[in-house]
Amino acid sequence: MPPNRRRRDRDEKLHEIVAAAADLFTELGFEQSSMTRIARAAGVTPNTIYWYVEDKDALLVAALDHLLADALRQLDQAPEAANLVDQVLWTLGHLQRRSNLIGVVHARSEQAEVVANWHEGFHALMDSFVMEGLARQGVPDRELQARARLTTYAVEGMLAHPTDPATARSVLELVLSPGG
Amino acid sequence: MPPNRRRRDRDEKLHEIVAAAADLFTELGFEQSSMTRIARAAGVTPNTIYWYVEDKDALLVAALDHLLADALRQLDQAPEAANLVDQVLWTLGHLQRRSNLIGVVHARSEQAEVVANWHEGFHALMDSFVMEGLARQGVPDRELQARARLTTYAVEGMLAHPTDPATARSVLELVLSPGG
DNA sequence: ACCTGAACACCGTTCAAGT
DNA sequence: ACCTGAACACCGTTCAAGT
Repeated sequence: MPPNRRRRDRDEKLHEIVAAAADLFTELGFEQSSMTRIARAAGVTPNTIYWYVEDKDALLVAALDHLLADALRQLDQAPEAANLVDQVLWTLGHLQRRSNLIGVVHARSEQAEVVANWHEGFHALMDSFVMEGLARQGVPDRELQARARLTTYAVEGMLAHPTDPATARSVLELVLSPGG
Repeated sequence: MPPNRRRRDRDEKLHEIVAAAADLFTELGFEQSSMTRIARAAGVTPNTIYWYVEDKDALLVAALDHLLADALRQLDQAPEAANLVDQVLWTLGHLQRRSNLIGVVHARSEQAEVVANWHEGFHALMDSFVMEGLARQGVPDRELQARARLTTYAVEGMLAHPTDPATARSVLELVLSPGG
């Protein structure tokens, strides 16, 4: 058996485990998704998972990357995301259907460095995305960072606390409009 | 033994357990503070705690109330909290030294209704506090709610992600100043 | 190299038994 | 009414043993 074939097999199995984990984390939450349950969903034994990932937090990070890649693909094709407010609203709506995960990322970031690192990277991505949009709208440079931060905090806040679409829009317009 | 005496004894012991839990939750976090460890700190057996509280989440809520009462007493006496920005900054600083707990409240709110209820009540308190301050500063009524929300989100965001005092101030001034 | 059965140390919680 | 020792069902993780 050539190493190429081996590599492919390994990647496929890892993918199955990560996909199963991503599904369960999204639907049941991190705590409810025991390694035993994830293993069952992926068709392996619990301890087999440890051959592919270091521990449950590393599995969480892999699942998050899996879901993020999927989300970026979708945002790219979303026709209704014309201006910045709508783009952020789309992202908010997307994340709202996965709000379980936000809490988990925050909770595990305090316990596991792998998750904290992922979290930091995610925010860097969000920040640069929003700052770019704000700059395009003519927001002065010295306000860019504070406004981008505030946008992230607003998004996270609205994820942590159920917010109706109208309130969400008014909050975002307050932060993202040049004169707001 | 008259019921009054009994009542006092019970309250004292409950207080010891709750105080021990509040300490450990603050210093080690919720997960690290096992019932066994809390019991040891309070000088009882793990299962004794269940005579006083329903479960670990109810104990968390009792600990949060304990800590909140303490914080309100301190804020009342803080001389440096003159205007609204400074008051919120004081609160932020106070909570920053207890940032463990914020994540726990969010995480457990998804799992336990007692915690979710406490969380909701806490935000109602914060909201009314900020809205009152904003109204005093002349912020128009129709902006009050969105701005109060945004303030809460900003505070929570800065708790979840380490923020230096200067950035914190500029973010808060952006939200809390009438012209911002 | 990959996978498993069995075990380990822990967790929150319960319950029969004591006082 | 209050407290305990012992147990229960679970958890994430490890490890010797198999292929």
